[in-house]
Amino acid sequence: MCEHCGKQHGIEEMPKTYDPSTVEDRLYKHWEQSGYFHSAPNPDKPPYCIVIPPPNVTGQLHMGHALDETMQDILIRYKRMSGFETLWLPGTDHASIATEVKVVEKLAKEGLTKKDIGREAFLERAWDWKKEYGGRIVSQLRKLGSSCDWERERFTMDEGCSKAVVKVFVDLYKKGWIYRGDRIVNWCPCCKTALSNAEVEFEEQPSNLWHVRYDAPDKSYSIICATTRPETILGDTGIAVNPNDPRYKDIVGKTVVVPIVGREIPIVADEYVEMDFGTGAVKITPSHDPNDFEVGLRTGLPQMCVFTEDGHINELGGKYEGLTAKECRRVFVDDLKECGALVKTEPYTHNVGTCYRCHTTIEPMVSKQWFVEIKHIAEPALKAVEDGRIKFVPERYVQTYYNWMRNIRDWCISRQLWWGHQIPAWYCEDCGETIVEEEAPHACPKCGSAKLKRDEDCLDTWFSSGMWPFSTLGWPEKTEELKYYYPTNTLSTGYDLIFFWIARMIMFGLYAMDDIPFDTVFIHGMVRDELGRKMSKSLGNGIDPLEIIRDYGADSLRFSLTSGTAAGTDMRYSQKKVEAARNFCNKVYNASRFVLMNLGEGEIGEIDMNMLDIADKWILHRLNEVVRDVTANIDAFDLNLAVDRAYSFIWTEFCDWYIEMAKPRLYGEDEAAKQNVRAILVKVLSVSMKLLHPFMPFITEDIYTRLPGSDETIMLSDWPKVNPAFSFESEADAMDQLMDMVRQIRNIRAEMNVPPSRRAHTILVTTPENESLCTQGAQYLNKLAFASTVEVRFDKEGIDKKAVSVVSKLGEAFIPMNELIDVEKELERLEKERKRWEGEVARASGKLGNQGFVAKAPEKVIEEEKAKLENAREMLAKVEARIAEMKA
RNA sequence: GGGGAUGUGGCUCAGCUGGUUAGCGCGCUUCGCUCACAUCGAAGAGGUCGGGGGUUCGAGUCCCUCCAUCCCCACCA
Repeated sequence: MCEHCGKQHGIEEMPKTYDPSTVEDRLYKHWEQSGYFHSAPNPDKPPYCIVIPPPNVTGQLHMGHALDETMQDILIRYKRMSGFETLWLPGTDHASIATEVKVVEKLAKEGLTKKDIGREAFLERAWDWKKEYGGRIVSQLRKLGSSCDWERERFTMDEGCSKAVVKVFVDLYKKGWIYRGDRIVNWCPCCKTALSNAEVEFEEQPSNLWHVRYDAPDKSYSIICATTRPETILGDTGIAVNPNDPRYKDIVGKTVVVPIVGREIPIVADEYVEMDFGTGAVKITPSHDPNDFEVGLRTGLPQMCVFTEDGHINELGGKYEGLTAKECRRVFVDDLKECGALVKTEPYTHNVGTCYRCHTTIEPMVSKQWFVEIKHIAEPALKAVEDGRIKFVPERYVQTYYNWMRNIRDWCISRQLWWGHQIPAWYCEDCGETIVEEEAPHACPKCGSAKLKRDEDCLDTWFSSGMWPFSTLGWPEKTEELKYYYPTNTLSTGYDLIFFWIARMIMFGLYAMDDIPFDTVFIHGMVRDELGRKMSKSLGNGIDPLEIIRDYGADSLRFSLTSGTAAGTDMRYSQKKVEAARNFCNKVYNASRFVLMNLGEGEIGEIDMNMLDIADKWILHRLNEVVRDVTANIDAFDLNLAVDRAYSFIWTEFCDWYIEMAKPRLYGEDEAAKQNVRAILVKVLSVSMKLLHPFMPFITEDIYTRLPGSDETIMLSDWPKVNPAFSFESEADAMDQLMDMVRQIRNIRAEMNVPPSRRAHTILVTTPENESLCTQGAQYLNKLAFASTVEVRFDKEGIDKKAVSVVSKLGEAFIPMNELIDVEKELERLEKERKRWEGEVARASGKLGNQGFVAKAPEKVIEEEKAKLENAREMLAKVEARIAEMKA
């Protein structure tokens, strides 16, 4: 290791096998300490900014994060190298419910509850918890190589973010777009809080449809209702039928008696009831069903809440008081059966709403909550996507967004939790006035009383994360950062967060900043296990990214998450894929070792363009192409295509071909040629490392900084550009033909079982215009096609007609090895060749003979087809001639 | 009920705005430890792109339809 800069130079400390563990942590620390990740407003550069989807502060890194952060880091590193002032703003989310649940659990172990210790002590505990575990996820992000600006790390409950939350809440309230009222909400009896609609997940569960008879007080008539939740009968306050239903015409307005309970309730008419379903009569429980709630409002039925906040029957449930909903259902059904009110029980599968955090069955309940009147902020948010100011990648996800936004309902934002942003509302205990202010009021503005009580509840976590793109940049202060980086550019996340987060950020961004929060939403899928199942705790099939990093390195993990999967679709994690990535790292590493160990003593200067031979021109031309393609692919968010393109260039074109072609000169005597090949190797390797760097930051930095003439760090070096001087179209084509010849010779030798050690004299018969190509190619036939000597000629004079030969566009190669010749086998092979070219001639001439094709296809396509036909004919003629010679 | 996705060699998956001899990796077969790499190299076998119909000079790539699998939203008690 260099004692001046702490880095490794040249070939020093490079064992045969790449070991990421000796590189990754060291480089990350170096990057971070050097301030390479830091960004600040810079008027000389265009900004590029991504805000991280803040992981739960007490969470742990999982594959979903690994995928998401990798995508973002790729974009960030690419943009940073491409001349943008690039900020990746990291932080964590307080995750109200998730964290509170954990703290409550911990308390429970000590035999305590929230209420026992009170709000203040509870929050103290929660902050302690955050201090203890909050750093974990953040250090795990570093393991991945994420180039976040840690100097700007934020937390949704830090001072600035909290200020933003309070300001938006107060503003919205004063505008009248936030209201408080008794509404039916999704209540989680386990978390003991209300939830928004987005936080309810539906699960199909088998159950029953119970048909229950409600009799008239005098038993002169009765009505049967079907229900999936018989326990809610305790809260029934009416029966509804369709106003047009002839069956019930006569009894609308009359009453029936709730079985067991004995309460007399009215029969009402409401359009909501479908005559065709069940018995056409619905029991109405306004307090515990959203539809019933609406019916109740329309028909004036009273609400009657029979559940406690933790899901037990309350005092209104009479003898059932204290039972859970589930227990009550069983007992109640038994009782119904006993008293003869249960008419029928039929199996029935239906969707049950569950809490997205704990998967407890949701009980719809009426309670007093705060809501955002969503239409005011939803409309502009819908428009921003409709008019293209914000685009989704892949585009189809706009449908998901539209679907949600067009059917959006008012957003319940209050949570009966303590860990979060407490709602800035106070109630006057004397006159009942509600005061909503950013600062705590001292006295009631209406009656002057000082007896003010603050609302106990806190806000939905997503309320604060919805402000993340601007609260983290300093809003509501008018900061330089806000001015420079907002709107941010790309927002990357999984499709599961479109409703929770994306939609909220767009709404709040447009509301608070009057501008979009980002221009592109980059959506990726979920990481599944090898069998295609979702990774989950309950299945125990989760793969720990940190273990993969430990065993294979972060670069391998990143590569395997990026390669071979199109954006927006789910991907399967597989061990094989990581191994393949690891092997690629090793390949890159060894190619570099090769280059480094052949650098020699002298300085590596610029490439001498006058000394390039055909192989050099070929690789430089290909280099240009890969630069062009990788750049275009990243720009189009086709990260898989980009990385696969770089992969095949490095492995196949550079390692398998060019390095082999470089060896003759490298090991030769010509010093000037040697020096030039070295310069080319360094150039190609250096550019390759840059192209690969966004995807595999560590190994590329390690190699790059070892190369002569490199910058201090690859991550701040310039992204490669296509170099017009490296454009060698025709030479590259010729080289391809030469390579094709090499492949054919290898093929023949393999088929004839000739060992590589057995070298052979090779005669290249060509035309004068191809002479120099063939002469240059001779050394490669030597090296790659096991020739002992290569002779270039223009005639076949004196060549054994029965020699093994290959036919190519460049010419014919004869390998007169008598003992090799198996005329039958060779003829068989030539026949195969002939058929192939015959097929091609037939295909191409068929196409060109088609009037429609010639008339309508674009010029370029026709020209290409003509060239193909010409080539095929030429090859066919040569092969046929060879067959004739062999037979003669 | 509405919307979307997927179906390509044994396996996992790429194939952009229609024109490639249909690709990669794994696996398989046969060689090879030549001084970057056996976490390797060379050669090879193997798909006609879920079925059917259509548009087009031309379709894996567009349209229709059917089949299969999956996801999201809504939720009729």
